[in-house]
Amino acid sequence: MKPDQELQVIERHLRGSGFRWTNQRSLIVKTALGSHEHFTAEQLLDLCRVLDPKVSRATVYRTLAVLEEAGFVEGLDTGDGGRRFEHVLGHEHHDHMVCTRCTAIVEFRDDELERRQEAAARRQGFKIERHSLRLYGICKACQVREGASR
Amino acid sequence: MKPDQELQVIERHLRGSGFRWTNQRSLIVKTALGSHEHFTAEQLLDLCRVLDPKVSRATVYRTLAVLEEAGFVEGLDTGDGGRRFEHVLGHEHHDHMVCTRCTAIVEFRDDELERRQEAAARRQGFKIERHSLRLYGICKACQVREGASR
DNA sequence: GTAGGTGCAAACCTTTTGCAGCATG
DNA sequence: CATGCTGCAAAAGGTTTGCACCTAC
Repeated sequence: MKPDQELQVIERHLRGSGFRWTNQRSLIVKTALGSHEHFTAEQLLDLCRVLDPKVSRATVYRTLAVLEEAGFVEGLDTGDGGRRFEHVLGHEHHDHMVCTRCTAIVEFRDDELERRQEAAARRQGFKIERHSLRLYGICKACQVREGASR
Repeated sequence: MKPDQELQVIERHLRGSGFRWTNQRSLIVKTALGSHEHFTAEQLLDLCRVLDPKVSRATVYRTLAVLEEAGFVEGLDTGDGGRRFEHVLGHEHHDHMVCTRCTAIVEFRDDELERRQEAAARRQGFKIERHSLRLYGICKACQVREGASR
């Protein structure tokens, strides 16, 4: 899906859910869609402020909450108290490997993994709303880098 | 493994790694081992203060960091910015289902799940240090409760 | 004796909130 | 023109840090 199509989908959905489509929301959503995969709220704020220096931090957070609630954006804990976000439209679900050296994030996907999670939940009578699988470790590049520098 | 055995293992390990074994550390570790599975830093602090009201918050955090680093304790993001800890000694690795209604935590384990994660990492040349799989949703009890109240 | 550890309070960082004014539908 | 949204600044919540004193080794 192309960025402006995604934008329209989101606009339509939010309008349809009784939200107003403001300049700020449009800017924030556009920026989120256009920014590289995983961004913090603060980074998104900075990006937005390039185009409109008056956008407030609060509005970015509030918009991210709306987008997350609506399922257009997904937040993931970085383990250090912060979160990174990524937009979801047009992306298949995937899990993440997080490099503890350079904080690079590698995405991966394994259908069998998904199925087994569902099966495990079913066994416990647990109803999954969302899930988060993260592998923390050292990415290939950092392994090479560390190997070379020794 | 019994609590005092675990305690000794930890004491030995920390001493062996050049750490000092202080009254505070002993108290904090003992309390962590004895407390129910998943506790926040603040809860641990409160528990410790029952026995010694002067223990400081900073020391609890610093000790948790040492224990986590050494692999005796594992922290997991609760998704709302906070973390819960659990001690690991004598427990097999397991994953978690977190109830978004009552915050209950259900543990589960699936060996095939673990194997497939390792396989996925291998494919990317990623070296896993630790990993975290959480399913967020509604636990059985809350489903019953919600079903009943409607 | 000397690292390393502790307690306290202040600092930090990310996120949320109260409120008065503004803009959208 | 009513309600929802925004910006600002202050508050909140969880965690870390600087510093002077203390204590295990």
